[in-house]
Amino acid sequence: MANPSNGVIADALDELGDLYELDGAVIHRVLAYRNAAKVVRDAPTSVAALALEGRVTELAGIGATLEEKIRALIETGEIPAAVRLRERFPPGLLAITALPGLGPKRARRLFDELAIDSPQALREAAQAHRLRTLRGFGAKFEESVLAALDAGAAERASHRVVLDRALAVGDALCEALASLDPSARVVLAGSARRRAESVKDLDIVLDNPALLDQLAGLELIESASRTSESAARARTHNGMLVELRAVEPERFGNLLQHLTGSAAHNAALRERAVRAGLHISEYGLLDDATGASTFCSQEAELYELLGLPYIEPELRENRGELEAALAGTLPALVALGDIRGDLHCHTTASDGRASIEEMARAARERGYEYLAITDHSATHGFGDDVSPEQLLRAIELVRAAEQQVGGIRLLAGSEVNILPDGSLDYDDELLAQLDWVIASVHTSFGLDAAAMTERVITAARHPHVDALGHLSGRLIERREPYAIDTDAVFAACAQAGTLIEINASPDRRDLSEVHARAAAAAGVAIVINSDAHSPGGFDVLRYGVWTARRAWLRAADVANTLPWPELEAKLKRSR
DNA sequence: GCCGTTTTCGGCCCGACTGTTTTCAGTCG
Repeated sequence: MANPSNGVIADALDELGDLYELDGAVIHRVLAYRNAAKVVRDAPTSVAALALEGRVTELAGIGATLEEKIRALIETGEIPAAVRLRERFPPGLLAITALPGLGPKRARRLFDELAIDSPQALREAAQAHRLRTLRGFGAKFEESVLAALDAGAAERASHRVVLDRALAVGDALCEALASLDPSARVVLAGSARRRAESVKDLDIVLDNPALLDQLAGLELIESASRTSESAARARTHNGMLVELRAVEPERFGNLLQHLTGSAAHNAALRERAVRAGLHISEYGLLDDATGASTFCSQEAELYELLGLPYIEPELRENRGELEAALAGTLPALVALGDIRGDLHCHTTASDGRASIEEMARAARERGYEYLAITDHSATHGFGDDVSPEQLLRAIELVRAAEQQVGGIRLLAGSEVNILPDGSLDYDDELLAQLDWVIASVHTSFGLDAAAMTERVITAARHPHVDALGHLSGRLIERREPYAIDTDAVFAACAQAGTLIEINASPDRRDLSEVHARAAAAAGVAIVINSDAHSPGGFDVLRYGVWTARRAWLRAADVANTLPWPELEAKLKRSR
């Protein structure tokens, strides 16, 4: 049997944590499982492989006990403790804990004392007013439970919004608020500020509480209410929830840091601070020695007080950034302005909406030095295919467009399909005439991991393939990645000198941040590409740069921060 | 269950809110 992926192992540890919590384990034991699940999910290489080498305890938060459980999962497909606990606690009980206000402790009491083991049983008990017979439960609880069940809270998985949709609303809202008081500071915090792949809600920090009363008058807002002297909650017309907090200017940095998170980063930061006799909260930095609190108008001041350099929001995921900050080894992250060219875009020759010239002018206006035209290849289908004859003609058209547009180097390229057997759909003689070839999987997503890995590695080793496109095939919040051994692909690419793309489309961001970090660590050069299908499509490049930053990449890790001649010299075709 | 420039055992981040209680446990972010 193939090794379980990091995601599968992480899910198993999360489930076991939930089961232990229902079982009444001390909370720190439960948290140890949740922490381990996160560590595994974020791990850049195969945790199963690490466990089989006996090295899994090298991961912070995984000790002998968790090692044993992970090994059992790899070797038998099950963790014995989970099997045992699943028999005691029915799945419906876990579904109940998804209801607001119902955690493991209270759910367990309902199960023990009223034999409630499903949302349906809970509904019947609430309707019959049996819940209020329990000490600590009352009429209001029965009401809120029924309301939550009617709203479908038990069935509905938490709905997350992909970052581009979230920023469209969040940035516009901040702009609208700032326009009401141009002297105010209004900053979008939370996972949107950390540029995560998707967000649950929006958090906004501002330094003028009067603005909270003007929310309801904004065009974007459907409804708004004040939740306290310094806070408000709102819902936008497209259904996003927004939490707003106002704070005095001298404490703006404290609150912004708190609300930017992540929860794991903040928890780790506070734990370190406690050892130095300091207590961090959204209200200030309390020093045990003096009993006095210090306020920070800027986030950087807070990190400085903790003896740390400023940590970029994209790094705040507790993936080693605190250790690196202490050691002075935080990377200088790649920035949008470092990117000199885009190596993946489409024109009307395939499924794009603009001509070569229009795309070239748009790229030149963005300040790019070069642009690769990479329309889909011969087997693409949907009427978007480019026949070998058309591709030969396209090379001439690209050369002519370069002359006509001027001021930008145009590369004649192709986004070539990787067929199920790993072969490409143009012959080598034709591929050899191109300046740049990117190879992607667009069909047969259902292959098993071994076949898919073999397929992609075959393409990566092809002498005319410069880079792999959107490696996992995922669509964020919509389509799971297909099964593939990414570690094996990275090793093959590093060995063959094949680059791998971070496709910047906000729905893809593929490589993911975890995979991009692993690829770079394996010695693979990364390119960040827009996959633009129109001139406006170049705008999405920032999402790719954010993924690269969340992957700890520096400009030196990203090949298209180089001028084209230097990049070209590094390609295997130049060897 | 993990972990250690106070510790190999005894700790393990911070605060608000809620409903139910007369002082707080559980839940949430």
